[in-house]
Amino acid sequence: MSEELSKVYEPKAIEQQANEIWSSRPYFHAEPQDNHKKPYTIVIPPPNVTAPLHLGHALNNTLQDILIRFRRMQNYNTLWMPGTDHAGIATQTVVEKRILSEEGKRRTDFQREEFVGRVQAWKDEYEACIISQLKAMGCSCDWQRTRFTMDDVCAKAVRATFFKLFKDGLIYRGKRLVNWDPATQTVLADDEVEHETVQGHFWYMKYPLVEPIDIDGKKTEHVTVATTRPETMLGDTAVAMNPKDPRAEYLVGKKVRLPIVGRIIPIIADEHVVLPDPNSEDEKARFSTGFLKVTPAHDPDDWEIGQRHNLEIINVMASDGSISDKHGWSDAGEPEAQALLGMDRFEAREAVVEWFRQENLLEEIREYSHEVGHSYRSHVPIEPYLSDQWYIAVKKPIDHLKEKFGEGLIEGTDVPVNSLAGLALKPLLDGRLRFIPERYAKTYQTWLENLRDWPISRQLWWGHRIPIWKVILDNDPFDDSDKVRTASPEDDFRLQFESRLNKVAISAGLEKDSFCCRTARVFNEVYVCPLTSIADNLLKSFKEFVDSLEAKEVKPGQETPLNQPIPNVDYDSQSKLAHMVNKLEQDDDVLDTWFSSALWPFSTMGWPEDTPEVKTFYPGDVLCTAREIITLWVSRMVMMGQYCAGDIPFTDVYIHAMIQDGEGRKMSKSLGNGIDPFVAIDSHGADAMRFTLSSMTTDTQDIRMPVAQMTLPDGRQANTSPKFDTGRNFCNKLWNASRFAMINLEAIDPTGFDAEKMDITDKWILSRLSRTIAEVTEALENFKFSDPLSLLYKFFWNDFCDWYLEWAKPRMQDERQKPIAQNVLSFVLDQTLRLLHPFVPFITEGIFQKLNEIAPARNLRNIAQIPQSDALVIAAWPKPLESLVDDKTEQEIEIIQNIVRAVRDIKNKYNVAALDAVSANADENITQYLNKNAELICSLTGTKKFHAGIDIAKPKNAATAIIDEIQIYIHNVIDVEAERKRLEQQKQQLEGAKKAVEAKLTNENFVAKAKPEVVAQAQERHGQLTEQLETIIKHLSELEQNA
RNA sequence: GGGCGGUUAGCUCAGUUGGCCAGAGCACCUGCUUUACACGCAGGGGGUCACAGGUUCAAGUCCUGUACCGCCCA
Repeated sequence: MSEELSKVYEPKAIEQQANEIWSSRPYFHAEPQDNHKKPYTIVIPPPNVTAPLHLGHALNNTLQDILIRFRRMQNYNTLWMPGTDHAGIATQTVVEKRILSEEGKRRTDFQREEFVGRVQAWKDEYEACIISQLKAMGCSCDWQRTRFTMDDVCAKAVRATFFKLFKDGLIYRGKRLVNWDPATQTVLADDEVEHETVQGHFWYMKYPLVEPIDIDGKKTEHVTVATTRPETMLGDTAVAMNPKDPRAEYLVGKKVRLPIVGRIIPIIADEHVVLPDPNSEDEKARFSTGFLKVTPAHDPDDWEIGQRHNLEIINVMASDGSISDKHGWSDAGEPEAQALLGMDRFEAREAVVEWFRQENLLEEIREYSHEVGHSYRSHVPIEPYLSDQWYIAVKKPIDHLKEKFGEGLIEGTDVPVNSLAGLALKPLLDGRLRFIPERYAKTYQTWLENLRDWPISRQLWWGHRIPIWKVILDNDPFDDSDKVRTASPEDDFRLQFESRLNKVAISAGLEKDSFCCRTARVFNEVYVCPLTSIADNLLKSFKEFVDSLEAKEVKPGQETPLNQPIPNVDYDSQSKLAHMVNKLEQDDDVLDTWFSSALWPFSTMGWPEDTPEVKTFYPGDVLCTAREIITLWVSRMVMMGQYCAGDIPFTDVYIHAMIQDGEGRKMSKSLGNGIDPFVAIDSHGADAMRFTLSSMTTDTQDIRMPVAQMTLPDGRQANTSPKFDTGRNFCNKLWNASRFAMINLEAIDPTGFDAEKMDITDKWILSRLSRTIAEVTEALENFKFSDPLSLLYKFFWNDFCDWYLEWAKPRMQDERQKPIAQNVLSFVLDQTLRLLHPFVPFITEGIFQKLNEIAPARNLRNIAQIPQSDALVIAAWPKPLESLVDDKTEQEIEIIQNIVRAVRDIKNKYNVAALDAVSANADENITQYLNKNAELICSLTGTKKFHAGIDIAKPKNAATAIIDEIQIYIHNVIDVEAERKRLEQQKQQLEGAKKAVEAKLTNENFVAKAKPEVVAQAQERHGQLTEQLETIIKHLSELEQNA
């Protein structure tokens, strides 16, 4: 058996073997009805199908897997829900780019379905790649539950949620300035905008007054506005100035003639305008002229001013950011204005500036660096753009949630408890939702307190299509006999249509209230939201019906054969309904990706159905993610979890670090400094990668990972990190120590163990093990990753390998001691493998399997029993063995280790291979156990004889080492010069230390004010140092005499 | 502009409620084919804890400020 084990740890073989074991039985699968176990749930933050996983994902998923494996071994009913995210804008963009570069086609060259099919193909490819990456890194997800944010199960949750929000009146359509990305031509949410500092200019442009005026006797013919965006002047509808400005009394109410356009616009007074002050600390005041051009359609601040003063809103751009008179600009008649049409906004900027220069209206240009919003996706500057979008009202109280969540504002905020924002904020304030590290709670809280309504529509094709149909009604329903007039004409139209539509739906076999309707801007426009995709299909058939009526100009009541009537619905009701309708159109847009992501913690479990999965595994336990996701995603999951499923989706949010390269830069494709997890696995092994990643996970916010190109086993050159060496070296050590152990475990007999016959090293290693078990368990329970690993590293490498195994070697040759050592060895190895398994699952599983063959039972009779297991993945987590913690033994071993180190040091310095004898002078107690364990010192120092006594004199020609109160004499190695040098060095060291302690003790304040135990400690230390110094001086003087 | 974090050995990082002469891994130096491991063993050198003040008997640790780096938000 053991001879089959190779001399070097070979990750590929081990990984394959472990994967075979794990896939042979449903170890990773969780069933809802497992009543004996407490559930433990993590839902994966679904990776985007845009691209393969990078090292940040490797970290993220390694940490989740550690938690999951730890809890699984602790016998929780453990569910790790896997899946991927469709990532609307990101994925659509990469696919569009690829199609353009490979086929020269644009999205608009395709039918919608056709294009979505192309993205679907991309998704299939990358989803498969991502899943295989996760598997390669050892993620123990419940693979048979793998979901995708756009699959049927998730789509159902999206629809149900949308319907619910719509019905609660939380979804509305609004005209607003949005963050518009002219490159991808879609709106972005505030948190999808990246602010970057840009070196730009302030242009000072003169606007002529319609009638020149005198200010303090000075003739004034124009006002000068300063702007960073000259091209927007085309849409100016006012010039504003601060009412406190001394010039205001002369100018406010006057008019200017807008250059290029010729529009006459007023000068208005608004507090928002910054007063000019060349000496101000405020940069804006230094750059201000006191006159602000107001462009409500192209600047958020100007929009506000426009609202306050009821200004005209003139949009001068098309959706691609080019200057256009087709989107709200009606007075572009002047030739100068005409010349600008069709120009890109940046081109137009130059042209406008040039025009002002030519006309002598350009007063000045100044350098100015400022923050400009950029699209997180296309990286072009955001255009504040007037557009119609769907919004979710996040601070609107939700009536029917009063009972469950309460009402009123959360203290110190304008957030109602029973609003969506409130539902997310309250659990944090109540302490039910916890961030680790704690500081991130602040990010979450501040964001929610300042939250604005959430724009959820995206002008894309890849995503969940917004389940809204717009209906234009044109026949008065009260022509019919069954009319009941209600409060307002808006309600009349809508209610009539809604009730008829729902009646038709019921006859078509759909559930009650399958449609919810809301009046749009005008009374005869109604938005219809279908509850299910079946309801959606009904509208589709209905639309064809309506269109066919339209085409044939059929009059009401006229009997006409219909093309596509709704099945099972009588013609009359359909016809009546159809004749209310002038036009029926489905909304073209799709939902923001975060909408479906927000539902992920329960959509994956089958919500809105009350499935056993939802009952058992919701709410989950932990969300593990990066800090950039806190606002984008975490907050929305909590919001929607509360709103839809009635509870927070998890109680702990663990925020891990971001991985940077060696220079502290983000890893990115464009810099070429990223690391593919597959490459890391090929270069060092999955366990090595996991080891290094988790060992670097402390609660800092960044991890620096030096990147280096390396040649892989198959000859490829690729980026990996030398940091993974640490993990690989550890695995190799683990492999070889286990190999050695197993060579010595042949023919192990569990009944041969007798606790009474354990030697000091057995007791010591068991004591150390017991402490390690307790500490590692506690650390993992508190979301520490580096700490438990370094505890295990020390225990395994520094205690077990360096000392216990070395001491065990001779014992394995001794038939009386062998059975004891064997059983302790197999026990400790077993427990170590279990503790290490969450971090390095492959290698530990591989070794565990071998250990099961060689030493199936690994109990310490009368001391500790271990439940056996076929596979480590489900083996029981070690329990601390308090009774085995043994302080005295640990202290004794520490002294023995110090003696061994001292002797080795001298051997090394004198360059001698073997020693005849070593003796030690110490007190009675120490002498006793040193003599008893002389063999421990001899075997590790290559010494023939060791003896300790209370009165041992230093032999001639012996080197000396001093360890606390013990003097060690290494016989027959003396080199007077070297010895003197060594002792002098040590003397200096001791004197320095003594001086430091003396300084303290002679300080009255220290003695008077420091804690008594600290003073006592210092005094004791002083005594020791004095004694040791005396000894050294004695030995030094002896040396002098001998010389 | 607001907030958060970082700055400790050549590199990557630990350092609990302030308390012995500040630790680890890698790299470096010396020695080693010691019957598991050179991806190893034994030993060693290396730090003005960013800077300036302050609190304290005592500061890497607490407070204030400064500089630089990074992130989040507006």
